[in-house]
Amino acid sequence: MVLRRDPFQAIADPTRRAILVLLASRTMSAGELALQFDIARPAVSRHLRILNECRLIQARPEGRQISYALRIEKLREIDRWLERLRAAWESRYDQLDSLLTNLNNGE
Amino acid sequence: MVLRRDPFQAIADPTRRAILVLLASRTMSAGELALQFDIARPAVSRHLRILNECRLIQARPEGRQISYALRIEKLREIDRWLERLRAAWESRYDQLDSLLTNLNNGE
DNA sequence: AAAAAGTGTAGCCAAATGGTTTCATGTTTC
DNA sequence: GAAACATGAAACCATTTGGCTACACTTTTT
Repeated sequence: MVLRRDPFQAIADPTRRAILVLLASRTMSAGELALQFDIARPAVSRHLRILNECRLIQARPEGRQISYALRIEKLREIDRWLERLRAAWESRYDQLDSLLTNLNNGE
Repeated sequence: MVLRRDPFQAIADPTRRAILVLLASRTMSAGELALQFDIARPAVSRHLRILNECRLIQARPEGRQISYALRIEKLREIDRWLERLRAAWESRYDQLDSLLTNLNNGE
């Protein structure tokens, strides 16, 4: 096992997923985000660091605050993996068999 | 933190993702899968248990072997989350602003 | 310039994770 | 029925994770 820092790892944590959902609607500061959770602020701060390292969010200093914004690009990586999986799945012999059967049945 | 057992958690591990990709092309037995990795067989076995608990794969005993097959349904859960995120993202004011700007520019 | 506000960092800790080796169990094969 | 196979379970261990409480740093306010 080795320290992983990829989008799959990033979205494995429920708090981080919630942060991403919040940031999807609008940019928010670290403190503003922290208010939404029961955990202490430094814990949120570290989630933000992880998300930042994975380039799922972007930090922008604004005076003494730091504003965080969602970056959707890296989510494409997850999309691509899912698509690859589905592509392989759909080209399976047995799947093909049932597809042909369905075609014969007029579906 | 609490013990999580959901598809997000399941696909966070690279070995488990690789197992899913392998099973996407065809069903395989536990031993056959284990041959594809450097880790010991019981480690693969536990990955299979986790994937099974998350209903991402299905086990079917075949004599003294156990055949594992991919189950894509649960992956929809991930899809849906990604879609929700994108939906929120696309309805943002600032995104809307830039869309309108682009429309004015004839894009 | 001092106080307050907003954040991140450091050090600590309990729990979860992902390996390993050894063992138990059910199935074929001889 | 004994031996070989295929597999999961148990017990153990090191590392990672994710929380907490100080604390340090920078910017704004007074």
